[in-house]
Amino acid sequence: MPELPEVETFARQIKPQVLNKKIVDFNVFEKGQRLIAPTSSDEFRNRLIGSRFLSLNRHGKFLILDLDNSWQIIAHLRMSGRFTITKAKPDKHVHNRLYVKFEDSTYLNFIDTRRFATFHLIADIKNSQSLNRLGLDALSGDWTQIRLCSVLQRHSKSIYKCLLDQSIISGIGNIYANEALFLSKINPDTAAQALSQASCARLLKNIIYILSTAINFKGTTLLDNSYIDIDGGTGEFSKLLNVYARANKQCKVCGAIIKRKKVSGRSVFYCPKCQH
DNA sequence: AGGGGTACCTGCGGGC
DNA sequence: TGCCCGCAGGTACCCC
Repeated sequence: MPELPEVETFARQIKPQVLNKKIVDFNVFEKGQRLIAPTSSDEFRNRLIGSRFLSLNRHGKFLILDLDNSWQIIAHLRMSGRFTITKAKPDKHVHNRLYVKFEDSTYLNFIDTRRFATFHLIADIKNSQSLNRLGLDALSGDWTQIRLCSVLQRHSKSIYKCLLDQSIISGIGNIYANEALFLSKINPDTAAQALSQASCARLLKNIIYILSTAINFKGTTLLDNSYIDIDGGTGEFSKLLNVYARANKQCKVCGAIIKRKKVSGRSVFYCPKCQH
């Protein structure tokens, strides 16, 4: 589920509820043990209880929480991770994986149906392999048309695969890759290095447009409701989707039938006429 | 380098 | 109704 806009929405909603408050309790439920591996829940408790989160940042789809004792938590929500804030201790049942309790008796809860998410506790962010291999964040102000072109010049693989490659540009997932390519009128199979300057320029403009618009709409919630923000709200960008999950429906621009195909195990949606 | 496949999990919806 | 199959927003790892 969560791509950059959904992770950013969580970050914005959580920040005012958790920063600079003393942590008074922390617990991992039985089925959440792998979530925090290789660190034990005892070590997590030792580092967290009595400490405070000083800042919360996002890089790509990662959340980075800085503690006042110089330790950090690097979280990735993967397919189904999400947060809630409650005034009562969360129930043990269903998909609750862990919680952090603050001095004002609010609880930050982490829920993850599919159990792919990871919370890494590390002493020095420079040693985080997962962060070190990330490319520039898709919404970083440092992206320019020239920069994107020169990065893509180095790759013979398809532009679709490049957009999903977090080491090239970080934060874009399957939904927004499909949507950005549609708006840019680029066929997903096009070799990255074959893109013209004009195509690169359109692509960069549309990536920024799609992601920032999706943030304004609090992300995309699909039919299965697996993404819900901390207030229980749904992401309304779903209404603006042009191609994702619209196989066999009419293109909103030209009326052609939207196609779906598999590329290394993932569904790609595109309009055969607009993205010839 | 890039292509393809699998694995990690759980739940849902479609088809028979 | 009930079961089996395919599918899902992500990423790491393997072999060719």
